[in-house]
Amino acid sequence: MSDLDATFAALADPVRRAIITRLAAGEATPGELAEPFPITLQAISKHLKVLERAGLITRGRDAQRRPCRLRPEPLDDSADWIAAHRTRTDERYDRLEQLLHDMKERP
Amino acid sequence: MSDLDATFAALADPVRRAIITRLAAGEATPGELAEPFPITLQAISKHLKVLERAGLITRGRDAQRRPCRLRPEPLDDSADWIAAHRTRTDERYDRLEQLLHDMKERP
DNA sequence: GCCATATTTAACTCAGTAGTTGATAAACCA
DNA sequence: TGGTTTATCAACTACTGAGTTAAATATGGC
Repeated sequence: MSDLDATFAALADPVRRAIITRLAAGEATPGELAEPFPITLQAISKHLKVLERAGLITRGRDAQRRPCRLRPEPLDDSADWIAAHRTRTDERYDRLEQLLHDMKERP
Repeated sequence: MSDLDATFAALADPVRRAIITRLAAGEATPGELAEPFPITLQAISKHLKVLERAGLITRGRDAQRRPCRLRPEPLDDSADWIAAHRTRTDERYDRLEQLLHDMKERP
């Protein structure tokens, strides 16, 4: 149930993208994820909730810690959407369109 | 605001994604773009402004009309970011392994 | 049971955004 | 010229979202 609205909205925030970058290197706890940022742990906790609701992370339990792990499916889905809208407007297509346009004007 | 902030934020709205889908088939005017939606032309005009500020569309002039064209560069940038953050060890590797397995069975 | 650590929840502020209606601007047409 | 079409701007409402501080919850060590 990967929702593009939620995925793109989650990716629109630089803090959340940095968290994803960090998690691409391996799982981490909220405390570890908060460390590089000048915002409170509570704010990070909210960001993690957004990422979780978008399906971009899953969370485990290790004593008091709630380690986060990246979940790639929503990234794949959004990449697929972008690719589907990119291929039709790539350079070859633009050139073809331009050629047809020119042919219509000067037969 | 980074370009990625603006691009992903623009892509997070279903109306704007539908507009992009429409524009992938060729350029269109605000009036044409507004037609499928149950919202006012003014609201569409705001959406187009968001897309323009994100660099996702460019606009021309044809009499009273302001035809919109898709601009693919921001889509490329966001696709690049996503591609760089897919976890390359788990699922991707599994898919490759499956592919190799299939190739071994049916050369 | 009690205390420290790690994290979440609650309540609030502030800014931004999606939508509305009404007015305005620009280009064509008769 | 005056009227029509096309699109934007202005002002406003309602909602969402990122951040805060303070309180609550969960877990392990003693």
